[in-house]
Amino acid sequence: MKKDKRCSPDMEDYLEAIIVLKRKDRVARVRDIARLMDVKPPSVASALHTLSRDGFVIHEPYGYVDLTPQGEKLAKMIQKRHEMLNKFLTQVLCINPKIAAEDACRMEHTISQETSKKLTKFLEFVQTTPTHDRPDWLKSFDHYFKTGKRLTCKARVAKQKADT
Amino acid sequence: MKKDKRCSPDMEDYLEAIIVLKRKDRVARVRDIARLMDVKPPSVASALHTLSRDGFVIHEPYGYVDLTPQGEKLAKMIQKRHEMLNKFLTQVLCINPKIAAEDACRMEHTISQETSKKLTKFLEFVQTTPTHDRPDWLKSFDHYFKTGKRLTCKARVAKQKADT
DNA sequence: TAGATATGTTAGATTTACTTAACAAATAAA
DNA sequence: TTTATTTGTTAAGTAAATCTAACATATCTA
Repeated sequence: MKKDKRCSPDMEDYLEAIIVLKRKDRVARVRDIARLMDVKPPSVASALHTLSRDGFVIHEPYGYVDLTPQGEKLAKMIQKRHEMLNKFLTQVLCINPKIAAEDACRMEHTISQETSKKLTKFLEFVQTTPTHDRPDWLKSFDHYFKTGKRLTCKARVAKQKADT
Repeated sequence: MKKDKRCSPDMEDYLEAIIVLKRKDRVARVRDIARLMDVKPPSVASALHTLSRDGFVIHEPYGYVDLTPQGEKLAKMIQKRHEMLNKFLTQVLCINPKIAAEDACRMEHTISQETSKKLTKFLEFVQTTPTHDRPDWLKSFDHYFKTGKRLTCKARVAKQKADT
């Protein structure tokens, strides 16, 4: 089985931008990629040259930018990772959305596939835990974070009553 | 209040290497930094020049490498982050140690202070949860990860009995 | 359709981090 | 103490990613 070709974090960001734009506008243009990524058009041109050479994008001069199947596969993976990290940071760790977004953006390029898988599962596990079956440990964590004090079983029950 | 000066992920790695070596060997030498980081001595020389210029290290030609208070503060922070991430990955997500180490190494440079703080608290929360007060949700997660199936309250109790 | 505006490309410079090759200094051994 | 070995430095070059400036092509509009 052929191994999936890899690319640098920077190039991954370009792939992600392309798929985001395609989803939003149906097509991706150099100008819009530049705007979205906050770089100048020549940087995009240079990146597209690299990505094109490595088989991730198709780009004819002055035309729209498109992803190869390879590129699309990778872009989707990165995007999925991004979303997962974002959810983990906001929903589990309760990081404020702005910072979470920035962190997710950077972390999506540094975590291994194993970590990605496990985190995904963890998130899934947390999200699907039926309320009755979990002693509010997430809420409990929130309280612990804010106060440094642990809610005991009793206190939790009391708090639950107070909250309702 | 003056803001702490920052440095690039690469430079952060050098600072971490220096503090690790100092702890191990009492002193840090160019050769050892190079070996530890798997780069050539000239790369170290170049990095030390930068770090020295920016006030993170002190390095006289042909002498030992030392950290300034600034550098030491930053190095310690990075190391703490590294350890915390490593624990989170191995103890909470059960990632195998080798991969966890690599991930921690990369992630330590990308997470924000907020995320670092929250993750630290989360880990602390998990580690200090008294067993009687938590329905083994970590074990539960492990089971969920392996089988994709959730342990119900009942099943968990049954499993607990079987395990003892 | 012709000129104006917007968009895209190319060339050349900069920055960061790395390399090899050649040289310099310090340490160890004969 | 002289030589050999190890360690450190400097110089010069490569590669990635960025930028500005200058130029080329497309598109819009009068």
